[in-house]
Amino acid sequence: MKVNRSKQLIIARDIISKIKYGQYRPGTYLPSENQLTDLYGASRETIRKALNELNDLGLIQKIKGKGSIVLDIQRYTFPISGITSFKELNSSQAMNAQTKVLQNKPASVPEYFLARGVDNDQRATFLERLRIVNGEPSVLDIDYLLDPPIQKVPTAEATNSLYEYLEGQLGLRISYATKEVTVEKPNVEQKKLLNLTDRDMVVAVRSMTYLDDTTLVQLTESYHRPDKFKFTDFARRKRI
Amino acid sequence: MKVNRSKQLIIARDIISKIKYGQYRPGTYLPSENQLTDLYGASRETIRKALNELNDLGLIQKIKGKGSIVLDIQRYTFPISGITSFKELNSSQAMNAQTKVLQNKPASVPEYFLARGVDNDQRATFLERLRIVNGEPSVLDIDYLLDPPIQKVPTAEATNSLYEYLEGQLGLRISYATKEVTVEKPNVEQKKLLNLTDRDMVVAVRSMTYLDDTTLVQLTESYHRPDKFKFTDFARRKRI
DNA sequence: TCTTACAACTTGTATATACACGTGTCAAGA
DNA sequence: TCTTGACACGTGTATATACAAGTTGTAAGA
Repeated sequence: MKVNRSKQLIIARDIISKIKYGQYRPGTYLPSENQLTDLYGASRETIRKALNELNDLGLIQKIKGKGSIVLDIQRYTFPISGITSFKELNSSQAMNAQTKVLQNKPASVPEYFLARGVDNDQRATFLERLRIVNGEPSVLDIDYLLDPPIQKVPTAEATNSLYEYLEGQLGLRISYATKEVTVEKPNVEQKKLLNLTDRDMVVAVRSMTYLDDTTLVQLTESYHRPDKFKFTDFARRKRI
Repeated sequence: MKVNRSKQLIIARDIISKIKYGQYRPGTYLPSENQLTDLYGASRETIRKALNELNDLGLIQKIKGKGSIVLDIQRYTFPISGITSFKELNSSQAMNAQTKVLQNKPASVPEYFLARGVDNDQRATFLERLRIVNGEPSVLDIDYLLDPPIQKVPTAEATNSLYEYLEGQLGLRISYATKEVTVEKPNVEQKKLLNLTDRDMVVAVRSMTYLDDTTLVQLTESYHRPDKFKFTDFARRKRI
């Protein structure tokens, strides 16, 4: 897979790791842009692009006339915002999670997505996985991988990391997704698999994932146990 | 209030309105960066900064070697991602919503936020508002406006638009917020105000809002009727 | 016919320069 | 003592230039 080795990303990653490991502490200012220019041997514009990346991520706050403050933010929950695979999430947070593949076979696309512009006779791989966190079933993931460009998914890869397979093995460049979150009454299967009672609801996250070239590749329905569901978000106020 | 009249924002807004009004249609390419450079009489870097803004918002997809495609995305629901006031949301979507101010008085900060670093004897204005959409109570908003910098909130302003008051009248520059979403059992007050039954749950959105200079100004607990709750999100895959 | 190479376009990255503008300090002056 | 203004230093915006690299069409060549 192609890796971005641009200077601005190398610098961004370096500053992030220095924040992560305490070299730059929350509440303190980073070195000024001109100092960073010398530090990294890059132009100020390149430094600024790296810092804007951190600003967007909510790691720093840029203040005109003063400098860039390191913010004190840690998020340890399921990211609805952002596209992160369960595998990446798991390894970045020591969640002690495991994945059980329940189904993996060709199938057609369900109603919800047909109503949103997906073609009626679109071929797809139906993938049903149960995420078990600390011994408790917490999330039921139902994926439809579209063919083309995905012919099939080896169950071993589905157990390990679907995104690693798509990006690494198939060379697909996953770029963006739209997501919709609602709270619903669970159906029989969801109740059984997630150990829900009659009084419980289920949190449904439905998403459509696209490649670099705007090709639709993945449809997902994610059902979360409401008591296990919690996510945090960082947002900047936009005045466009 | 200071308005940003930078060239790159003017250009971004202009292209957005051209997308909105169909001059640039979903699935088609925008003019190339060089053409836009001529069109707006700006340098290519300035054009690129405007386009990157649209890219982040999910309005276009930039493709190296080809151009920028207009994406087909519309979101008409409650934005958890992003900081948008209810008033802005209402006017941008013709929601037919009204706001009822239930309480507006000095108070102390509740447990949840104390546990997250807010000072114990922090003074605050307690503001409780019910949002009624199409005649149905849908959201219960509970705000704590911190003093300083907010001494009090006129109830007229709380009914109209809190953010207009904070940004316009008080000149505060709201910059970013952290949010946390969970699904909970409602308490007695929430049940009564939102017309919930014993079987219902409530969606809780708790957020902390900060100014440009990282000053904490607003704590919010937002309780949504689960059947009225629905939000959509656009996310780009980040590999940092 | 098929393949290769090139040209012409596109966006991506990096640099140097200039000035605007917000913030804080400090000394001169009323 | 208080205010003002100059200055240093910070980030914000805009420009011009250069080259890297992805995409596509076309013409040359086997």
